[in-house]
Amino acid sequence: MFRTGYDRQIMSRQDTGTRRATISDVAREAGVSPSTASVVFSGKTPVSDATRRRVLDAAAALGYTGPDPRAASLRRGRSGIVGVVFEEHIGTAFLDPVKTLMMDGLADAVTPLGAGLLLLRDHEPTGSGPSLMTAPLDAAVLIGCSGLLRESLEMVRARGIPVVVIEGDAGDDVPRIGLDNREAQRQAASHLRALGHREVAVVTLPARVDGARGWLHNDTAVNVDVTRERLAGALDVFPDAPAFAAAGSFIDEGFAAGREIFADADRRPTAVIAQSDLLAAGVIRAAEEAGLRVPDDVSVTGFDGIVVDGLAPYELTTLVQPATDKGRAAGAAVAAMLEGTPAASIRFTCTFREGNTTGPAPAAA
Amino acid sequence: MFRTGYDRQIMSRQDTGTRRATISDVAREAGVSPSTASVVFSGKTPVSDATRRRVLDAAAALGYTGPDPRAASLRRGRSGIVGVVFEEHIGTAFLDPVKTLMMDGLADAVTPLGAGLLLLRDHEPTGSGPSLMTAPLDAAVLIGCSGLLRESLEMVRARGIPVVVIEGDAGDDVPRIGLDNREAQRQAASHLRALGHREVAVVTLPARVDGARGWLHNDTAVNVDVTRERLAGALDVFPDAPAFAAAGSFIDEGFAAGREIFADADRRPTAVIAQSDLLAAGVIRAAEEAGLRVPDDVSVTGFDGIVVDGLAPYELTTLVQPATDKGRAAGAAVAAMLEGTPAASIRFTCTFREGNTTGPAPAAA
DNA sequence: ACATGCTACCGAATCGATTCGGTGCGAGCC
DNA sequence: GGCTCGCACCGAATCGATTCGGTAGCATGT
Repeated sequence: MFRTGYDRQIMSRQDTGTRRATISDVAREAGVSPSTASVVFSGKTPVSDATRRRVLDAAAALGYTGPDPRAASLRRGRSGIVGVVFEEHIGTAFLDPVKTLMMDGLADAVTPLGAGLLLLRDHEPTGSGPSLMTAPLDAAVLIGCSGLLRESLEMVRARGIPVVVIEGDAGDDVPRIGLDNREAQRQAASHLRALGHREVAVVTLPARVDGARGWLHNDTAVNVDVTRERLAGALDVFPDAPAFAAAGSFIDEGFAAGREIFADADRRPTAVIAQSDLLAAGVIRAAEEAGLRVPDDVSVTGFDGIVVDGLAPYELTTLVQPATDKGRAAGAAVAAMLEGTPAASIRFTCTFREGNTTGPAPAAA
Repeated sequence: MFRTGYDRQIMSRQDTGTRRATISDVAREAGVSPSTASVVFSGKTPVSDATRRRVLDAAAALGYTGPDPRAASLRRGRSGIVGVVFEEHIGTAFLDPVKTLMMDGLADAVTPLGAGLLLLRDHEPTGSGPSLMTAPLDAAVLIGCSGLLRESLEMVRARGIPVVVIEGDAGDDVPRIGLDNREAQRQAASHLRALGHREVAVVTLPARVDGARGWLHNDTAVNVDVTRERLAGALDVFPDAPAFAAAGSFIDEGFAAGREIFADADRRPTAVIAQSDLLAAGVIRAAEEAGLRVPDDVSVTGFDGIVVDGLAPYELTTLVQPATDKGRAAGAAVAAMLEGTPAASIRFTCTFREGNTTGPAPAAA
């Protein structure tokens, strides 16, 4: 049976049977005007102590717990909600420590705005779910930006909602939070080259959003920005390095890739450039399985600079990316745009960190 | 300088300088009443095709992108937002694969409601941030329930907002989604006992929310429900088993605990009951480091039944908990309460899964 | 031809709070 | 004493959409 919202309100107040008190009720009870009662709660205007007390008491007497956020948000034109849009299924997004850190920074940055984070995924099958279109958003942050998202994006921007993109391209006038992926990866590659390595293999992140595992050939299109940029950085130094794409950023994927790479004992590389720390951890494990010592027989570099749970005593040679700062910057950009100031794109730089997983190339056999 | 919301709207429409079109504008343009225009978008009432087209065309002409969610939510009394409250810092919450899975199930379950998930943490330092009190929530789901939360909780319930708790106790009339922690853990312990193990150690989850690492003594208060229940299950079978509390559910924590447990070669247990799979993975690694083979020299059981990235080729003997289902059930409970039906508490059961990390107790030395 | 039923649409009240231009009043100043 | 100033508070418009009772118009049945 269908129930109106009004009915439900009555039902849910079991004690009195009356509907919930509004700020007008409180005002009446306190003998002041609704506007005065309002400012007592919002604090936007000074109120005498005596009046404040009367209002607060009245509120307590009526069981009024504060202004209804819905009504407030309508009037103020702000909902205090920032949408975070993921390309992938929400559960899998948080498997990535980098995204987790970003969320952390983002949460930090929007909290002072009085805003919260609403989780959204781009593909809405039923059409009934919440989406960029139907959610009461003040702003949106996109993590990556697949093609499917582009169209919704246009509508959101038409609605006048500020949008920021992290690690992705959403068009020229959308502020972007990025990384110097190519330069950073080149740095790691140079490090290996300086150590004497000449035979190097690359383990990449997925080449396409739903990418399968496998060797990348020259004709394979790499659709994911991050993957392409980091790969380019590696190829800048080792133009002929073979590249094996993982199906995701997981230790197990790195392990599988490593097995493949170390399979042929005759053509083993002396170093592996992995595009993420998790992949690197898997590669190291594969190396151990193949009887290779790290870094004596084979060097491995990662990317991200996260703490890989369970990798001790290894400390990855890796590129530390300021993941939390990226999230924080996105939050700051959102804040700026909410103020009316147009936000600029930002490009963060990674810092190279040498661990104990890289060493001089072994003497040629 | 301070800007009103109205000003901002004007500013952000650079093209016309006029404020955004409302549904009344669209109705006027289309020559119909606002109510008719409204139903064209909501679909709540049948509309003739001709009218629909006129309204849609008018909307397109005016650049109207659909009803303002804020206004809609005020009128309907629903915002389409379900708050998810974590005890811990949001970034760390997602490090736990179980929570991640739960979020997945929860997202699944609330999507058909047309609702989204708003991330909240309980402790609001500034007081300015969004909170249970100020966010436009239709319902709230608490993950765990520390004491600090209890007071906010009362206010939320006073506001008539449905609340569900996962793995925690929030009072008798708050529906609870739980697990048969004690019985399940007892099952694992019995399994070990049947295999002949007599010297068994337990590695527990944190004993308190901010718990430190260390041996649990009889006088140590265990405040975390999950930890206490699982420990009780283990002690049901091995009353004298020593217990070492980890500081979190991580492989590295399990590793540290394992080192401690295997330190004294004379008093090594033949089996370790870990309260999570991640801890178990760490214990296994510590065992390997100590030169012990799993399961020949020492058996290890986990809890959760998640995929531990990088643990291959081991397959944990563990208790598989329906994490996704828990989230889904929470969503269902929320849905029920939103309908006005009181939701019942649910207790899920774990299923025992034997892997290759447990085996017969080694012959006594 | 009249009662009946149905479709498609309209009007007006309503959701609950915020905001801003005013107003009354008491204090301070010359 | 008249005048200004500031404080505390009030009134009324407003935010934008939804909803539900009501009605005009038309077709159907007998």
